[in-house]
Amino acid sequence: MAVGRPRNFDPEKALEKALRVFWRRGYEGASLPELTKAMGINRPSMYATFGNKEQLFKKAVDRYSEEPTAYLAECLAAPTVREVAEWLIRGTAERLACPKNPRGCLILQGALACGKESESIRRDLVARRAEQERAICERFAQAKAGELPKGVDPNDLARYVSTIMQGLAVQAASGATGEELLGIADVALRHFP
Amino acid sequence: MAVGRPRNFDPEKALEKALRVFWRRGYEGASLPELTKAMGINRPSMYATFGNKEQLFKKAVDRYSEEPTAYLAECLAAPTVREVAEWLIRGTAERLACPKNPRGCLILQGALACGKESESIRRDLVARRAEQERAICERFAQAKAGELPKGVDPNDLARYVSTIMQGLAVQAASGATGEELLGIADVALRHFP
DNA sequence: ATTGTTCTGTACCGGTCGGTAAAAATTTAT
DNA sequence: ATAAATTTTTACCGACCGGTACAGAACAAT
Repeated sequence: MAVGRPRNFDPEKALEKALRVFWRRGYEGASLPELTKAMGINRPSMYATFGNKEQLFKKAVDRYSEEPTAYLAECLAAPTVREVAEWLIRGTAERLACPKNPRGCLILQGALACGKESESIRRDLVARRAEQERAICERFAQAKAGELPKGVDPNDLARYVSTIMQGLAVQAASGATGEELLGIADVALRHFP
Repeated sequence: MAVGRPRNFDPEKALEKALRVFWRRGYEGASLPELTKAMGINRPSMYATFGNKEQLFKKAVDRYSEEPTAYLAECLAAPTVREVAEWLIRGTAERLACPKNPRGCLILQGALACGKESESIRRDLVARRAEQERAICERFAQAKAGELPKGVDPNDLARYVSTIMQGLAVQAASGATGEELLGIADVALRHFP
């Protein structure tokens, strides 16, 4: 078995390169020439390996999501709402500050607004953001009595934390430094319930 | 004077229509056919009146910015930091909730990430966001002694408020309802210094 | 009515988009 | 050596992109 000419590139490495192009450019802003050049392969190899641009993007998003998803789960396991929020917000700022990565968050800037042909991509990303938010909502709903100030709906609080995380991603995409991001996170946490 | 065939459309109305297309689609996602169709004119009329797509976008952004800019100034005139933040955050949530408008914020989703040909557009929007943030920084720096909890840098606090406003815009673009937006704003303000 | 001027409508430009057909190249199996 | 399988390479496809040339239509001035 395994007959035929062997491919002379590593699909994992190629996907990683594509991921970083999508990260900087967004789905629509990343052209096939730019993608394949970064991947170090030509177009038919990309199509044979990944299907098409849309599937390549989804695989890139899946790969991108692995780490944040795992980190989210880790955060949600913290014992108190306060600590969950601390880990989520500070961790987000730290990750967004990492100088090795493109600025911002792929799930956000991959397709925040886009042409009608890419609407399905946009909706997919919206759903991924919603799923993350839902997980936080669920965790906060299980808070022990007295952990939250009364009068605060756990869903509102979860959405508030989500909002800060997304705001931080916008700040990062706009060129905020790591110091600034951490400063924002500190302010947010200093005044957290 | 004013000789020649009169144009049979209102440039202000046409710009308004284009604005709303850019708002939903972003700069790159808005195609000339979609723009001109919404504007009710054909391409040469658009070019004669507005220059080209990039200038049309900038004029749309200028128009879009008028109201938020005026509102920002109004907010900054509030007597205390606390009130400034209240007006900014609650006002942002209210405006984002307005059902007559497309979801989200043009200055943000016009070009959060984009192809290299549109980098100048992206940078222009980044600069506009920075300018807004700078104005809040300046206002907070003039806070009276004791107005801010000690240990809180007014710049960090201003960036925090900006972050919430941008996070709210992301939430709106993702389909959050007006109730949800206001709930987030309430949580943010309940725990504000 | 003719002329000059400005706008509208159509039809087109070169360039790029995402996607693919087909041949050359490189491997394993016989 | 030859054949079968798979990848790479080149060259191309139709569609759409932003932008424009040009002719015809609608006005004011003469």
